[in-house]
Amino acid sequence: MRVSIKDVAKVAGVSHSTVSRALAGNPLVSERTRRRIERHAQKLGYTPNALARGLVTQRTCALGVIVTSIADPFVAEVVRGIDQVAGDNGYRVVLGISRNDPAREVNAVKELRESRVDAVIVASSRVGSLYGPHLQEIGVPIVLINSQHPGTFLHSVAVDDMLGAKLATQHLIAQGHRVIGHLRGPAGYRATKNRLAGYRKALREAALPFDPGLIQAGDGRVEGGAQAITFWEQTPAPTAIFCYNDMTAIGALHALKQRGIRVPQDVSLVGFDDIAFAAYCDPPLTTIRQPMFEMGKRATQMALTLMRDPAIPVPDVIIPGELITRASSIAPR
Amino acid sequence: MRVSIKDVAKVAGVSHSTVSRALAGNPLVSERTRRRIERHAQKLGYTPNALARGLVTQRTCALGVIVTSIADPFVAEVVRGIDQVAGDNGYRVVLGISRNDPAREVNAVKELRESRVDAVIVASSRVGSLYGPHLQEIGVPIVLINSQHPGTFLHSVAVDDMLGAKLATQHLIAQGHRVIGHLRGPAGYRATKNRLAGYRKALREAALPFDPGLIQAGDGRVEGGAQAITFWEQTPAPTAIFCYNDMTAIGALHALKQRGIRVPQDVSLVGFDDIAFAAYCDPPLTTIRQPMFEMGKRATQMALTLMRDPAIPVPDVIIPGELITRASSIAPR
DNA sequence: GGTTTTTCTGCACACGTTTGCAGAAATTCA
DNA sequence: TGAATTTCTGCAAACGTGTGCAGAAAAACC
Repeated sequence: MRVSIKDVAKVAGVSHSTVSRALAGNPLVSERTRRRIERHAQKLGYTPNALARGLVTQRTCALGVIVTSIADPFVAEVVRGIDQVAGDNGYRVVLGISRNDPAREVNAVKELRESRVDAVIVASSRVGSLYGPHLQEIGVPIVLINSQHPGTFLHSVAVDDMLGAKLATQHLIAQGHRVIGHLRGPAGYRATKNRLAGYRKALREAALPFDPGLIQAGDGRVEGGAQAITFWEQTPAPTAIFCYNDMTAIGALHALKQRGIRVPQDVSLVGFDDIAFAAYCDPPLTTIRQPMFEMGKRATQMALTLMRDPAIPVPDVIIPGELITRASSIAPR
Repeated sequence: MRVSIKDVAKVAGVSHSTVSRALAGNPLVSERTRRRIERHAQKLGYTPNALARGLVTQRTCALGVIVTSIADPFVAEVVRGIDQVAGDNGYRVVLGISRNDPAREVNAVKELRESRVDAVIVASSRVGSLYGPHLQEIGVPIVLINSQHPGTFLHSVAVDDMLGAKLATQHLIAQGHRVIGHLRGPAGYRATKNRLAGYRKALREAALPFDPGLIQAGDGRVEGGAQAITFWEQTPAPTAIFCYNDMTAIGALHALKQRGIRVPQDVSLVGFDDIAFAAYCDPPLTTIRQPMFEMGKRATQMALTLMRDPAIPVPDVIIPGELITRASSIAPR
């Protein structure tokens, strides 16, 4: 038995329109009756119905968020940033988890469309790059985080992968390494491509040769680190490895230890992201810091601006990564 | 310019009711016209409006989820389980992050109430224990994860903290330890209290004395691990420590290393939760495994059952934790 | 062909809000 | 006291959908 605006109207002895106006703080209704109505609403335990409101106002105050996996610490931190800004501005967060599963991906988009969210933030690179046109049809502002956008109707906040990868590789070069491997990310991702490109660029600028044999494929997760092992069955073996991300690096670190290979004495390691656990690894992980929380916030602010006026030109944001030097890449002397 | 059911009706030359029925697969409408309507709907790019539907059906197919912090790997894993079952059953997930901030907590509850979610899952122990009556007013089924419930109208899925803590402590005793410390969790939490109780129980049953000086306060996060240091300024110093959770244990591990104290040679360490990173610590962390993903799933299934029939008696679920033995508590010989 | 049955479709109301517009009540002014 | 103004309130339509009920169209039967 839900209490509606009409029930409040009845006990307060006014029409339901007056109640609506009173609770909205509309100056058309007198101070005295407003107080009275508020008292009655309180007593009845009235809660406005967001569905009905959204239906007539054509705004839901809801923000759709599509992510690959919430268990990924990178993603979780981004969502935290999104929620912060969204919450501060009176927006709800509707979460869609895609799991890199095509069926889930289209379903997530469909659900957000049906619930008429006011904007969508996508932190799932696959969805971003595969469903561009599909997303456009939603007809609300869309902000992508760390994924390429095929059209001009999408907006994005992204870290400069190429620069970050270059910084990481240059750091290893500066430490005296000449044979540097790269554990790359999952195929088909923009980030995988660009981080590889940054790695190559650093090599080129340092006049070091590029050896495709030194590139191994990971999956962006800890398990992918196991791949690192194959590095040692070839010559020359790398003395340093730049990993696609921290998860990969942590996996690699683990596998190396099991083989009795010491980090950083035998091989140096650099990750990407700076997730919370990077600092607590043993040895602590050198990495390229992405301001994940900040990126979530920026994306949401962008979405808010676009919702106010979709026509306003909002430039894409590219954030440089920052090298965080820790023990995994500094050989003790 | 949104396309509604009426627009489809117009081009298909039928009434909007027929369209509604056709798209719902209602057998009242003939196969032939259904196909025709579906074709037109498709062509116009029609997407049903969940708001309008929810308004009339009094069901939103949305599930409210309140969590403390999404950046906590424990919580993230629970949410993953929730989303899995919710998604499989056609439910959306609306996320509310409370951050242990009273203002946010009441706001999260208010938002979910306004959006008329069909059920609420609370994975934020503070909200669970503080806002019992407040939650009840929402008038939908509520399932708490790992938090005590003050009334009978709430349901819960929880791990057996006391048993888990006992298992952990007994394991340390079995390893020959006689002076065992405990790094407890944040004050006021049910889990903190029960894990401490389990620890004491194990000591009692082994006829070991309980020394309050061996209890130190953490905050449930990595930073709290720094507290462990104070242990060594007293005698007798513990040779093993049971930590409130893995995050705390990781912090402790880090602090110990910085002081040159070796794990497990000098001191053994046991955590609680078995978050993904526990296995990748150095040394890998012995811990009590909570099936977080599974717990999220169970809670959601429970919510689904309650939504079908709130009167049906659904017993609370208590899951035993499982001891996962790793290197952090096994002294090498 | 008329009657009964079956199959399908449309009307109209409901869900809980917001909001333009008209008009009632209260106030001010002459 | 009556007219003009100001302040407030209610009516009614709209948002997009679902659904009971009546009735039209088609099919089946005699």
